[in-house]
Amino acid sequence: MPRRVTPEDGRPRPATIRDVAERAGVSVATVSRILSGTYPSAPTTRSKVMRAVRELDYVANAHARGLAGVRPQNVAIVVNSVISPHYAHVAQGVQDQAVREGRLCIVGTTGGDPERELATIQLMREQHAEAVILVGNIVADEAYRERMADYARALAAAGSRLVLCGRPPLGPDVPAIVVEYDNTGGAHAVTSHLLSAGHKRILFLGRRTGYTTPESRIAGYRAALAAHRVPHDPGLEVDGTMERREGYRMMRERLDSGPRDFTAVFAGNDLIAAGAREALRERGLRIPDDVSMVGFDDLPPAADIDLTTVHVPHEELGRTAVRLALESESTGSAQHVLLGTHIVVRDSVRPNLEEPSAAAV
Amino acid sequence: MPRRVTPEDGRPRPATIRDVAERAGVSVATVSRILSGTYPSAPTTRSKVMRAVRELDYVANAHARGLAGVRPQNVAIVVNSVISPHYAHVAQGVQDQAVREGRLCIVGTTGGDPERELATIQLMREQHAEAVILVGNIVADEAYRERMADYARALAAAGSRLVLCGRPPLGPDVPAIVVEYDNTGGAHAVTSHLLSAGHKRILFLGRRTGYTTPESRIAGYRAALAAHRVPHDPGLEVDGTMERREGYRMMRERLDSGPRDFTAVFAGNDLIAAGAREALRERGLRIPDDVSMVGFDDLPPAADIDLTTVHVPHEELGRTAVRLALESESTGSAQHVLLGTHIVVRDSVRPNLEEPSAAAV
DNA sequence: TGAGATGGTTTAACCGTTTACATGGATGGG
DNA sequence: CCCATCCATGTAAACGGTTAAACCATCTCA
Repeated sequence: MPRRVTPEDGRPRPATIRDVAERAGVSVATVSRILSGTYPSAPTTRSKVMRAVRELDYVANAHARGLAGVRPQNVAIVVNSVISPHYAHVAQGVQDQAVREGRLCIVGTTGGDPERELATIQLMREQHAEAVILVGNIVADEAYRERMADYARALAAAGSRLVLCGRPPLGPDVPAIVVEYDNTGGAHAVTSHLLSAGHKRILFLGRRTGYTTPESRIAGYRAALAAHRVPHDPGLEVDGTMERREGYRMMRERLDSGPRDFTAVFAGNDLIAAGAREALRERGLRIPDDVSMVGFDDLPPAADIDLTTVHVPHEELGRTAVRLALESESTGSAQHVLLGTHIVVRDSVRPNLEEPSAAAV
Repeated sequence: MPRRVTPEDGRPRPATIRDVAERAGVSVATVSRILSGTYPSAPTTRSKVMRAVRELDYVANAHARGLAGVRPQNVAIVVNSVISPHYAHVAQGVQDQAVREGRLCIVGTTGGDPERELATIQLMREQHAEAVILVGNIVADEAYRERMADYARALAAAGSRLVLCGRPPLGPDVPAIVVEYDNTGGAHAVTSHLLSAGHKRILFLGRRTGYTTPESRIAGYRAALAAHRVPHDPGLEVDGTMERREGYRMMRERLDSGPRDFTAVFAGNDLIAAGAREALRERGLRIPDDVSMVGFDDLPPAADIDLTTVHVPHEELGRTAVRLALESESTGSAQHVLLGTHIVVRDSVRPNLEEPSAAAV
């Protein structure tokens, strides 16, 4: 009696390891061993098995394998959205490294909704991914932090690594790997760049509170002002989300609301810069002749609009996240890495001529 | 005797359905049924079980579930790269629809390498995804087509749908859903737009052969020329890949090689347009004053450089792919959909003044 | 020549779910 | 009051692999 009956509807059924064993005239254990390749076997058996595999076009069932105790070879990445260039580049880095290490990549998007993020993490837990990589800034809300810490522990219990990529640690007691990049340092450097060119009234465009990434950037901006002994005018900090159209809106409203009271702009990211630039041009203001501008991220729009900006190692971020996660499977140690950022000078800043560049102090 | 012993290393082990059953004082079958929700159960049992689930923070093991015959709820998408805007937008559409239908999304990248694409498909087969969505144009090579057809049949045998997204069908005998968009029509329309403005010497920049997408676009370009009775000069078709820096290179070499012999440019996509624009500006040539230009795709760079282009329903493509795949699981019918494209007019085309716009014929 | 080592193969237990089938207690009708 | 019915639950057999342990030739060496 055949062990398995073909379903009566006659629909073809993918070949199993049993089919292969039968055709090769060996036991399933032998097939399994030969395919895993980590076990000695007679060359003639080996070739019989490989032939059967080819003839049946057999591929192993990932679920059966996962169930049998082999940790599935895949990493999960959770991002806000795939089309946002920053996330896309990090995702590409994750992909790269995952492929290089023979891993498959599961992607979840959250649309920026913390609730959906938590739900997505549960899904990843079900999958028993080796690592779950969370990318991007978050609302720094305490209740959220609490729940995330719980999930971190749940993932750790299941043997998965949690990686926080481009976001701050959850706390000393939470098992997570952290891969950050230097927002504050980059913002400091690029603001200094403007200050050195004699600009004193620098408009900041971006999220002012609630999200960790722009908060760090604005902190660097303020620190640079302080370091150069330039008075900090909160009225120069304009609040808006990190999108292109918001950059347009913020600049437009600013220009509509009165005479221009700034000579330079620090856009929270390159998208905002592109939007703000459009608004400026509608008023006949050119970069860098009339207004100087810098951005942050060094993503595609930056090169197009010749923008001096801060380079963020997006793909490196993703690669490092995967690398550390897989490494720590053996070493078991949690880690914290801070990747550097650096300024990229293009043609969007000119010395400030509107006011005499009075030396600081 | 407890059925399962804790591993001696004492490492915590994720809770299983058995743990839940034990704590709730019922059998695993009851837990399974209550969690699936598709079965009647006494309210008191139900609440006992739900409590145990919460207390143990239980999530089901996707592998066990998949093995037990429940088709895993996930779709796979295979793209060249995640950072290319076109792919990113399609991927976003796939994500959207996948989430909406309660599915998880697996992503594979190929870097444009057919070998890696085929390998990736094997991986997806192992996962038993409901659908495997292949995005993007391909080398229209016969051997490749043959192997892909084999894989299509293998996927069908495993009950997975294969969806070709933005690429041509493999043949009538191959079980696959096809979701295309109208490259030729869009190219025809946008070329006509230039012709109507009196341009007769229109430079085409892009891949001339081997890849299906640019081939369709160039076909539309030629068809439009023919329709307007404008002689077709093969010398106006410049060959290069579909990247930004290639657009720059092609235009630069063209300008270096002799006097300008065109009044308008049809860039194979918006990235090429952005690159070509940069090369033009380095020569002091402005769009649209000195040269008219149109692109294809309507992706981010297009808005930045005010480019008239062809809108491609990228996200719609992804969403449709998922929708059809999941639909056809019930209906079982393969399908072929062609989504429309339309021209988006911005400010990159001016009437041609260099030659008198002699009416055709 | 026989005991022990060795290397290749098989046997069988197990992974965590789902689900067909068995079971038993409550319910209702005759 | 008994039996048929029905509903909620339990029992146990898959699902398709992996792997420890048993097994069995064959080879080696005393």
